Amino acid sequence: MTTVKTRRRPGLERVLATADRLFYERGIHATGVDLIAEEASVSKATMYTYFRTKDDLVAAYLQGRSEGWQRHVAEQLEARGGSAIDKALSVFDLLGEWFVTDDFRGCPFINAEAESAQDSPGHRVNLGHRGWVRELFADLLQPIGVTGSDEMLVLQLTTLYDGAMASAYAEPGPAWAHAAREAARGLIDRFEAEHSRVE
Amino acid sequence: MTTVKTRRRPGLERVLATADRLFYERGIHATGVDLIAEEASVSKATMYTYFRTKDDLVAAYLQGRSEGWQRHVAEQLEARGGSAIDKALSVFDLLGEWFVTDDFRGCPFINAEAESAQDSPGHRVNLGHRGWVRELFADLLQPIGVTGSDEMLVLQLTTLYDGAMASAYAEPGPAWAHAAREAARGLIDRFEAEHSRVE
DNA sequence: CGTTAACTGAACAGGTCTGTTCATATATTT
DNA sequence: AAATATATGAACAGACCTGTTCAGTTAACG
Repeated sequence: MTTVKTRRRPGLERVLATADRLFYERGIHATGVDLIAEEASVSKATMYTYFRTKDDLVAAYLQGRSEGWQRHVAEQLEARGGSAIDKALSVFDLLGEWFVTDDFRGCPFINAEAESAQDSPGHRVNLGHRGWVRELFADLLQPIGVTGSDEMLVLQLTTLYDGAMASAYAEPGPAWAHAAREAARGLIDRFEAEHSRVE
Repeated sequence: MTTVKTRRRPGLERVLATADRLFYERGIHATGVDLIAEEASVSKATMYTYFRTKDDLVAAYLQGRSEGWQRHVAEQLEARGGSAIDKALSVFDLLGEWFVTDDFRGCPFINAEAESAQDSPGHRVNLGHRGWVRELFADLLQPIGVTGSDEMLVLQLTTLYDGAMASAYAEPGPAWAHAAREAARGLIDRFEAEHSRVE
């Protein structure tokens, strides 16, 4: 069995962690690669062997954000329990808990989309993340009759999800998450009522 | 009556129009002041007598977007008529009609917020615009018992409004506006039912 | 007409940005 | 120990950025 023996590159982890912090806190455009390399204690030349361009690093940053958030949501929904509907609503609670932390700076994906070119590598990551959000809601609400991630109820919950983040960035506080949660509850109730009536 | 006789500055209008186009199409960070001056056929020195900094120009761009959209919405709601609730829902139709145009590049305010510093002049304009959106919904829904722009239903409609724009930017098409419109209808129905039951 | 305000072009200052190069040094593996 | 992969620092290229300066020009006003 010939495995490719990749030598350790501990700098790579540091670069990713540093890029994550700086890109999110200060914005992508406002963060230069020299600063990232310096704060990660890695020479720029080495960093450019990890990532061929800044855009690639941005994509890796977004990918990391996506995976981290997916893990966090999965863990928390599991820990909090409740019905599938409860779990769908808990997603908005998780948003609200994020909004009130000091380091909330809006949605990394919405922000990146606003800063980057349309065809950037980050855009693809963003699309993937959005697909995950829709499938999360679709899977959770399958028991009440949601059939796929293109169902209108799923689009509506996703819209509330994005709107809460955009709003909380401009006007900080938990109110947006709370309002979105209650709106989601109303829309799910309505869907259930309509759906059981039809059946 | 002594009026200050300001001599004409036709270049100012051209600068504003050019900045509006370039900032929105290509983003704020990605648009240099030299390009704006050149495309507006105005010397950079003159432009810097109109606006002391680029930030001021950005604020003026956002202010213009805000006023233009307010005019557009007022006109269209008047023209389309219907009940106050119909008008509130028509706001989402207007979004959808914008989304399918070729020049839609997301919400200018959400994008600017992602690109600019927290304390920039543009941020204040953004807050003002958000206040207008909330008051628009609050005013339209006063007949059904909405009491102010901090009422939860208003926050919910605003969240749908922002979420539709953020979503349509990442994944173009009218579906987000349509979903948001139907969600708004559901939430308004629910509010009416709850409210008339209490009275 | 003459005064004054508005405008121009072009250079300049002092940055920051991404990405590359290369001689040298440090680890790891065979 | 020799060979190989990984890392460094520091300079460099070439571009773009905001904002300023200034001598000279155009245009509107009293």
